Amino acid sequence: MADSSLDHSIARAVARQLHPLLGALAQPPGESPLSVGEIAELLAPPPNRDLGDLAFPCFKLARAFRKGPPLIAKAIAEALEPRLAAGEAPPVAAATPTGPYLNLRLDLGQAAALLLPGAARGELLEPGKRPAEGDEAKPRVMIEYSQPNTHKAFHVGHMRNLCLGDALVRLLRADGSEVIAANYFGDVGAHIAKCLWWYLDRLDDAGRQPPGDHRGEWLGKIYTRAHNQLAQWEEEAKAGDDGAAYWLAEAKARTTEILLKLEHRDPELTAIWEQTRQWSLDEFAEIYRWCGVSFDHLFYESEVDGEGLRMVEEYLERGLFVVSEGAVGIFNEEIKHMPFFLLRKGDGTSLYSTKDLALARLKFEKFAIDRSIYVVDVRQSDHFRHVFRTLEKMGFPQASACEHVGYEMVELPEGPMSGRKGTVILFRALRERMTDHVRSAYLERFRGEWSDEAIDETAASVALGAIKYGMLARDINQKIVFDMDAWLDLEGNTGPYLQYVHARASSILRKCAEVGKELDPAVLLGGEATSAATAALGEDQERELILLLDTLWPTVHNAAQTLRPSSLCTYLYNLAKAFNRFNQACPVKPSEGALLQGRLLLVSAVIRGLAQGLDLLGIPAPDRM
RNA sequence: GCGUCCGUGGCUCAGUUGGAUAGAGCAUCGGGCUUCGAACCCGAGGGUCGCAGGUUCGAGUCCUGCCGGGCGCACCA
Repeated sequence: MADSSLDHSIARAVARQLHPLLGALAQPPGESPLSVGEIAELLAPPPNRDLGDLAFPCFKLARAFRKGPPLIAKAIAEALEPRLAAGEAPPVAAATPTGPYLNLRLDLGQAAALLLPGAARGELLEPGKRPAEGDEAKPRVMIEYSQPNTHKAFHVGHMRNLCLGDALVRLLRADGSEVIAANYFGDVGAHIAKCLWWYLDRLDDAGRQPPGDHRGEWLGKIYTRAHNQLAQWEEEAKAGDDGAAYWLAEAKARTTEILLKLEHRDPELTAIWEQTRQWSLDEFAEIYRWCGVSFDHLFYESEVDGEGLRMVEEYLERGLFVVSEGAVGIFNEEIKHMPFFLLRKGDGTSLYSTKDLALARLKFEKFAIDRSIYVVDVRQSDHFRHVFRTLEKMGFPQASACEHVGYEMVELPEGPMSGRKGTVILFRALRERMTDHVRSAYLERFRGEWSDEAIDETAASVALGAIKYGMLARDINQKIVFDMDAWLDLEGNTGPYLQYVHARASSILRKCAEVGKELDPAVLLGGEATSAATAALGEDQERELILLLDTLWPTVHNAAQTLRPSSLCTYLYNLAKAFNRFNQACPVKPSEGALLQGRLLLVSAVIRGLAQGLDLLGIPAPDRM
């Protein structure tokens, strides 16, 4: 159990006041039908702040109390009354039954004194200092995400996966899991053969000379050219063009040859594969660095390819897998609309699915994970249902701990993006346009005042914030229509709005410090100095901010449990908005004495809460911008 | 056809897992910088939550059926 002295939660403090009353009022009296944690979860702000600060809905108590919710609300209010009159139910100051709700008015100073010192010390999300931290062993979970193909370009669609996966890694760690962040590169397959065919056969020595940087992107363009040419020939051949049919057949024979040579580790071709593959990997690494994303383990399709085929062979012999039309697969009749799952092609080569079996076993056995999360776009839902079902039938108990987080696609206004068709916006284009825009529209005015490096660094942080927030703020089952101009508009509900609040709040502390107004360290200790400071807080905007800060941890916990970073985005946006209202109405620097200390404490708490929340989304929080 | 997701102000989306009078951003109109930073704040207009039933004290939320749209349906990854 957590040490209650480290429990900063206002809602839990209120719940502790209600808890014994619920036991006493139950019919017959006895144990409270709801735990402190359950009561705290039910407490929510009423629709109208005139009604109170927190409302306790009594519906769930109807059975245990053997009466209707309105009577229950009334009964709890009456039982609480003597203690309220004596001032013995902090932080509750008043309780008013309103229909089925018990509306609670808090002593804001007492409530703030509970929450703010810990919040300002940055402890709201610290393991062991959070409410309801249990003793159970940390689950070991692997999150696999990003998974780009080498020899192809990295575009804005890939960015949604990266942002989502990274945020989940951070959220689950904050929520108490031991997380292994994993990537899985697609470094084998037909796309490689197409790319190398063009690279080797269609380019001269000069054309094969890669540029100094962004070689992965350059390679991706070669792949696109190869793909487009093949698609064109295919179309022309269908229309009866014999020349095109000839060239298509030639090219197909060549890509098959390349594929086979690679499979048999032909020395010359393998060397070229390794070099070109590295160009892509280098480019990805540079992107990950810019995005502040890091992985604990890197998987490659090339390392599970052969093992997957061996597993298919083994389970074919055991009779679990069957031959169908020359290919090998399994019947998962539970998946009624498409029961057959193909695991090996008719020509004996492997598929995406083949490798997924070997990859899963590698994860289970080498990493001893309790839970396995796959972040892959929603089109793969059926694929993963089959993979997990197949693993279960193969006898892997961990199959039940596998989850697919399927997110919707990023599209362009004119329709779906297609890497193959080349109708994509490369991530680098977005990054550069965003960074330039941030610099020229907002940061140029600091030129001379700040160093050039500071301006560049801040521009990158804000650009990253805009991109990541844009990718994360939407629920995963909503598609994102990517419109460059709309993304460059950084006002309203955007990443920079949140970052701006952090910067302005930080600026308030700096400006106050310049005139000798600093937070008294004693105010952070939770004693009398704290009470004196928080007792001075009472404006509506302060009240709103404090109550909102109290829900940071429950929001993070919920976002982690449901694997939905978007809910944290919404919360942080509301927190930032509440701060802006406070900032408009409650000047800090002109304040004096206890009010100054109270507001400095509140501002410090917001800074920490915002910075920590943004960090869980992988978004930097600059001190100035 | 089967499966799956989506449908909420003009546009883009939230909606605390079934709770009180459905909220934001953008856009439009109006107001606020001589005071800690205007990437901001305040106000106004704009909604039968796709349609029809059902479940119950109570439905944007759950169930059924329609309508409209996206995506997936074996030798690509």
